[in-house]
Amino acid sequence: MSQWYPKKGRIIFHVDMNSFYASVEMAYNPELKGKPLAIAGNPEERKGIVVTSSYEARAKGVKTTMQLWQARRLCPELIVLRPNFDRYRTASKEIFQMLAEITPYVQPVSIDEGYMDVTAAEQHGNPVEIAQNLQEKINNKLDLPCSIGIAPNKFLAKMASDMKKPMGITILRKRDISEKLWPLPIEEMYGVGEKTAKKLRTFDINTIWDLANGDSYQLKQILGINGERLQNRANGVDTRAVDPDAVHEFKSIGSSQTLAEDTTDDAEIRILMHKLAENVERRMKRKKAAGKSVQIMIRYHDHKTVTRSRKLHQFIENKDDILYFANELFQKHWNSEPIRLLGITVQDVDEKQNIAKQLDLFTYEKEAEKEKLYEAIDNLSQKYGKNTFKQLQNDDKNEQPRTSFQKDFLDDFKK
DNA sequence: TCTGGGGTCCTAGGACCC
DNA sequence: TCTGGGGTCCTAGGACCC
Repeated sequence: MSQWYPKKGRIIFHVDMNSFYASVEMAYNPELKGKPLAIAGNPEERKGIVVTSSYEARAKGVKTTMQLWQARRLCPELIVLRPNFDRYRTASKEIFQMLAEITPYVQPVSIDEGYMDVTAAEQHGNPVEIAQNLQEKINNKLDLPCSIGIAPNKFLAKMASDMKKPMGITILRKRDISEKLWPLPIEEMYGVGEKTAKKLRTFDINTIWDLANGDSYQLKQILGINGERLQNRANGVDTRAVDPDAVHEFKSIGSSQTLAEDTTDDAEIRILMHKLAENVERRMKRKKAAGKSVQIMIRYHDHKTVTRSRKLHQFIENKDDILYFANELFQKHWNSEPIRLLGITVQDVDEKQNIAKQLDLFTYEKEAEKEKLYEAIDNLSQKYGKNTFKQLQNDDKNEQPRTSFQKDFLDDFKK
């Protein structure tokens, strides 16, 4: 199933679950409803930051990424729960199942949001009816609120779903842009973060209108290719298709953890590395995947963070392999200063069924190369007899073999 | 006490090849 | 003979998002 381009405009939904983790907890335990609730990590291990909070908590000023102690100060009656990812994953699956009943063109972008292309789903009603029915269904069957943005492309749909929360449905057509999109401050635009907003503001670009109508050349100077893209989007232009296959095209799987306290202790580091490798292995198994390069991340006591990576010659999937290469990188690059966080990520990841194809091709290419080399050596043998080896060395000096495989092969041959 | 943990995409320099 | 210009791969870092 690939791209969908109708002749006339497309109709794209962005479905965004409202304070998802908190809402799931409330659905499990209705006594929590109407109360200020925060989902947060373990405060004992300085991971006590708010991941999500209910609207009641937000009303008191509680915000995502806020330290738990700060949140409690703002809202003393705050109920705090640790995240329960299995629950969230289960709920997420059921939600996306409901979206899939409307159209096959569904693209999940995270556990709690996704795009749909409903251009060809008219048998389910007009777009607003579809959105209303979907929102009601998710609410009735799962007790979970969501907001839906309806627009001619992904960017506008995303901006639209943000405009009315919770349980909003917002239509953002091209002709609505000047009224609904352009007045917004620049940092509210999807794709503009802290750094970009700051940069833009120094050039007196303060609203989305300023961006949409700014000097294209200047924007390109400031932000590179991203300047062009952001300006297009500010003008309501975004041609990205809803891609249902994107979920399967993950590229890396990693695990990282902040330590309870900064450490230089070998044993502690070893234990953590082992745990991280195990996590990565478990998640790769769940996705039936393997990867071809390994990256480690070290965050030091002073928050300075370095990443070091290495490309491998074969795919790996087991914790022993992951740990082996991760440890190697760590030994080589740790500067012996106290460590705050460690991470291991396997990159160049693919599902094993795809790798099988790649591997077959690779083996095939290798065999073909080998054949050529044998042939070349045979020719040389006929010409030089027992001096073939010498000649080979001469050739070697004059012309280096082109691939590492050829190098390995010739080295073997010379032995 | 000072932002966790999971990701994606882009940039930029160096190596190497043609 | 040192030169240019183009392209790809690898590695490290940064910005952004949820």
